[in-house]
Amino acid sequence: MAGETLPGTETDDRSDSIVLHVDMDCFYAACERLREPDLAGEPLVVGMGYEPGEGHGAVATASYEARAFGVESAQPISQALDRLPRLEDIGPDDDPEKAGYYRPVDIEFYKEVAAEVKEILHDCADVVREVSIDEAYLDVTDRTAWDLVPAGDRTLAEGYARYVKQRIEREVGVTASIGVAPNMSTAKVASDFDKPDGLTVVRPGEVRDFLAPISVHDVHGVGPVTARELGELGIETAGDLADADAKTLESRFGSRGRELHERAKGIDDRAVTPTGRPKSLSRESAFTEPTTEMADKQEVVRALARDVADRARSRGAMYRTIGIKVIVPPFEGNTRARSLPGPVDEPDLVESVALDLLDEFEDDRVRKLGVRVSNLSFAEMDQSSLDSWNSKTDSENSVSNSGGSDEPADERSNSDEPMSDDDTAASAPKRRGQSSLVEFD
DNA sequence: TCTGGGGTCCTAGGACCC
DNA sequence: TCTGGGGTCCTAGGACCC
Repeated sequence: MAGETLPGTETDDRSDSIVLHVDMDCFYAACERLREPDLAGEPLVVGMGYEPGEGHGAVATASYEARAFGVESAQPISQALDRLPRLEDIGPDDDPEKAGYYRPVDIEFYKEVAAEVKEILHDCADVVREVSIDEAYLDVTDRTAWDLVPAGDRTLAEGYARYVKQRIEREVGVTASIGVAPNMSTAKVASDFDKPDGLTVVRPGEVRDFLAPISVHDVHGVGPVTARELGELGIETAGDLADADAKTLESRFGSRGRELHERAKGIDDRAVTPTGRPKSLSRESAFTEPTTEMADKQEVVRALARDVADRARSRGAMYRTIGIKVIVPPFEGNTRARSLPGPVDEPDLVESVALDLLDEFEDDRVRKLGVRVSNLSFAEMDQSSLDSWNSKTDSENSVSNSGGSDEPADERSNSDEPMSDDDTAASAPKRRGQSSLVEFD
C-alpha cells in the first residue's frame, strides 16, 4: 500500500496545515487615504447617502478615528452624521475637532488597489481563496513551517506572515491584519484578534486555549439570532460552546450546530480552495420613501433587470432562474422566482419575468426591490478571455474568477496570467450602478 | 442601530416520479 | 385504488457574512 499512513497519531494530515487569513484594515478608508494623504489620522467615513438631500444610505467603512465617535460599519448614514457631523456642515461656533470627513464609495478604485494586494497574495501562496474585496485565505503549508526559528521562540510561519504583511504595506501602501493558524476558522478569528495592523499566530497545540475566551459573537457563523439562542443555553464563549453537548447543539441548530461546535473546538478540516464561480448575481435598490406606485416599482425593476442581465453577460454567465425580492415596511422580505427549462442569456426575458413576478405586489407599499439571476452556468471560456473581461469595463471583481470550476486538477498558477495585455478599458461602462460592498471589520 | 447592497448556505414543504 | 418509501427538483424564507 501507499506509504504515508505511518507516523502521525492524527488521522487527518491537515492538522499541520498553515493557513493565513489576510484581512485589510478599514480597506475603503485606507484606499481613500492612498489618493488623499491629508486624510491620514482624520476621522473618515466612507459611505453613501450623506450628501444633503440624499438621506438614505449606510456607512461602508469608518476609520478608527471615526469609530471613536460611535460611527460603525453598516450604520444608517443619518446616525453617523449625528455622531460625527461633516466638517463642511458645522457652524463657526462648533468644534472642528468633533467633525469628520465623508467620502462616497468608489468601488472601482478600491478594486484596483485590491488587485495589487491580490497579486502579492498569489505570489505568496499556492492556493488563495478570496472571500471579498478585502479578505483572503492563503494556504502556505508548502511555503513555510511550524518549526521554530533557530535561536528563538517564534515560528517560521510567523516570519512568513510578517513578510506578506510587509510586502502589502510597502508595495501597496495599505495595512492588513493577519491571522496564522492550522485551519481557516481559527485563522479568521486570529486576524480579528489584533486589528488594525495585527499579526496573531496560533500554533497547532494552542488552538483550543486561544479560542476558549472568545465571545460566541466573534465565532464565524454566529450572528445575533444564534448568539441569543446560545445565551439562553448559558453559552457565552467559544469555550462554553466547545464544552457544550453535541447532541443538544445539533438538535437545536441542526447541521450548523455541529459545525459551530467543531469550530469552537478549533476543528476545521476544510481545505483552502480557490475562489469559485458565482452562484447568483443580483442587484437591488431602495426607495427614498416606500411607495405603492406600480409605475415606479416597474421602472426600478426594469433598470435592475437590465443591470443584472448586462452583468451576467459580461461575466459569461447563463441563468436558469430569474427572481425578484420585495422588501415591505418595516423590513419584511419576500422573494419570488421562476425557473426556465434551460439556461439562457436573454436580457428581455429577465425583464419580462421580473415584471411578471412583481405583479403580485401591485398593492403593496414597497421599500426596496431586487432582481436576481441564479442557477448559473458558464459557457466555456478560456482563461485569457476571462482575464480580459476581468480587467476592463464592467466593474466586476477581478476577484472571483481566479478559481477554475470545481475540479482541483487544472493548475494554472504558473504562467503569470496575461492580465496586462489589457486593451485600455475601451467601451466605457455605461451606467455602472454603484455597487457597494460593505466592508465590516 | 428603523435598515444600503451583494452574496452564500441551509431548511422545509410540495410536486412529481418510480 | 386510503396508501409505503426513496429520490429529485423547485420555491420561499431565514441566518449569516462582508
